[in-house]
Amino acid sequence: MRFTSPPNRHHFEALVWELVRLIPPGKVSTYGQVAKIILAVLGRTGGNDRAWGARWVGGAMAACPPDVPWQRVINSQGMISLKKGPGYDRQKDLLLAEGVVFDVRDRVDLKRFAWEGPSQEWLQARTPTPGASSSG
DNA sequence: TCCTTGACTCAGA
DNA sequence: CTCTGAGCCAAGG
Repeated sequence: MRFTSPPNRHHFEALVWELVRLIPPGKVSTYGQVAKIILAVLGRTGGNDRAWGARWVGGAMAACPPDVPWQRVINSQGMISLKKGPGYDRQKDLLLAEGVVFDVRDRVDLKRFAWEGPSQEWLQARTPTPGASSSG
């Protein structure tokens, strides 16, 4: 199930998976964070796109290949967005195995475990804009 | 065909 | 901080 369809669904999902693969063990990112980055790469930095993009990321995660560390993507509140059940426990267990700590409210401290994001090189390599100017 | 259900986030009280 | 509402599309019974 997925809400709406991103501008370039295949490209979008491919970028999402590629980006998520960059998240190191013990770190987590959020749907909004991933969405923001991907949308920026796609040239869509609109307001609603961010919120909707998050759902698109969720949709992409729902169909991600096995080599994607989907567990490292959680919601903006630092909580597992999956419904309580095997999937939820699975994600939590995977994150716990990586050293991610959960609060008594099952929340992850994003201040501590949030992924800083991809390298500038990665972004520049994906961004269609030439970005001629360069600064130290 | 109609109704319910989804891997979300921001803003207001 | 916690709870609630809006945004808007597609699949299944």
